[in-house]
Amino acid sequence: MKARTGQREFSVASGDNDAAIPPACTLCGVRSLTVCAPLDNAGLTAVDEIATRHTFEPGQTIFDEGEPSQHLFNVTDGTVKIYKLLADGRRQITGFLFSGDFLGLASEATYTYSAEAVTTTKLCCFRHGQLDELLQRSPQMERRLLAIAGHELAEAQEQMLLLGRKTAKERVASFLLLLSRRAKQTGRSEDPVHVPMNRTDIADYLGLTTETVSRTFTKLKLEGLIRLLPKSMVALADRQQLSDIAETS
Amino acid sequence: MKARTGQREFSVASGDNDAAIPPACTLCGVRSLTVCAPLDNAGLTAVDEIATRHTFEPGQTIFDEGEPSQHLFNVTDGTVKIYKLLADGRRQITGFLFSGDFLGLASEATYTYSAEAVTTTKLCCFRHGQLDELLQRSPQMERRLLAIAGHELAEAQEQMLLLGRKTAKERVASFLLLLSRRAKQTGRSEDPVHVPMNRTDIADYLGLTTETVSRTFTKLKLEGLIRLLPKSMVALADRQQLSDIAETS
DNA sequence: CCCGCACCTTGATCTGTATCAAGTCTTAGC
DNA sequence: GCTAAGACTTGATACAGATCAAGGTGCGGG
Repeated sequence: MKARTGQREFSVASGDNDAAIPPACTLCGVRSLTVCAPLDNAGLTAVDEIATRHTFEPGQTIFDEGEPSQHLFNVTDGTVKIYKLLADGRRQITGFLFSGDFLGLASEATYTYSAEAVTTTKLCCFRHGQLDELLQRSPQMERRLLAIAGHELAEAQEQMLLLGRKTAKERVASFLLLLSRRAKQTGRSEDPVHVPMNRTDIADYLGLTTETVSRTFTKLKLEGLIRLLPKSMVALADRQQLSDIAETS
Repeated sequence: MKARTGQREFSVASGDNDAAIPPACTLCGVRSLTVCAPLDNAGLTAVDEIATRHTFEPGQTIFDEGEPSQHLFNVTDGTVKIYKLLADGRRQITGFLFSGDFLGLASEATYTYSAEAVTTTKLCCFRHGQLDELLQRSPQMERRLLAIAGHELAEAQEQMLLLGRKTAKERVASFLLLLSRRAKQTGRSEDPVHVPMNRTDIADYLGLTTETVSRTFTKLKLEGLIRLLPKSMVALADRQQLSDIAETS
């Protein structure tokens, strides 16, 4: 279908031994590479190798729309974008995923969207067959997945409101606040928010063009609501006013 | 917050005895008003009054955004619209629900959107507490809900693509094909598709204005792709070309 | 330290859709 | 059938954001 970049291939996480403790998978809590002790203790034995870990570099494709959906992923580090394309290449990014988010929930036979790493990304991967077994034994985990899916649905509807009815300025303000909220909840300190994706990605997420996104950033800066810092950092100088803009005209 | 219409109140379905068999609830399969025999037979006794039936008239509010979410609903007849509002009244309809669809899946403490009947609508209603019990006993049903939620997520992403990247003509073509698909799957014969919602609702669903929707219908008519019939019926004269338009430029 | 390239910003202009403003059609109630 | 009111269509005009076109800027590699 499309031209855009993106290599494939799984690059198995070399049991890279940095000092920092590896981030835990939301689903199974595993930190090590091979041993997965599922969350609920109800009679479940620790399961080896139900989950595998993989690392993707920026721009690398995780999967493409239409491919048989073999895995459910949990993002344990980094940022992922998921998107859909029209035949002529127009792209809509339907979400950015951060640490703790699930990827591939949609449970159709094939993926209904493509996924690509924005930054270096670590994923915890579950084969669908094995996952089903696991869920069978752990209704509690299934609960959790249902709740998560419901939550994502609510977010999708919020985004529809943005795409259908908000102005460029409202969209950008909403986006910055979203990043800030997510950074906080992921544990990163924030105030200067890290914006890991480029203008094109932001534009394709907000249903705008890069130029409009850029102009809108400039406008917000001139109004003193944000400050653009080096290293893709943005300071939300007047969070209150941004918030007012995001939800109203 | 907003001005718009909408009475409240549950009008309990008077055990209205028309000749036709009442439509079955997707979740529990119940057709009668009070007795609900859940789908899976695994040791489950028939449960009285887990599900109740209610009828809503056109324009009647089913629930409002922000209200405590007490029920999960299954639409057994009619059409429902769900929507979100901005403070100044701009509205985005995030979905139309038809026979068989679920309403209120999002499982937050309060509803994250409002729901209103488009046509006379029959709902099968489950109190959340009772539903949880039911699900606890029937993992199979929970499976099903998870699959449904996943499916809705996929649809939401498709709609984001529409709202973010499609032209007015592409949106209207997509919409007509959606209605046609749903009518077929709900069992209604179609070819002339019934369009039960008015131009304002269509506009608020497609992120357009009534005028643009109207002009686009006219254009499609002039190009011979559709025919506008009485009684809100629309004939899709050239489904192939409509389909081409819907997915591409 | 400098270079090159990708990314970002800014400017000029264009255009699809919104907005404003009349009509015209449909339909339900009488 | 007639009529009124809402729903729909059509036209004229405006404008937010797209498109086209240059520059700037920052950063990684030599």
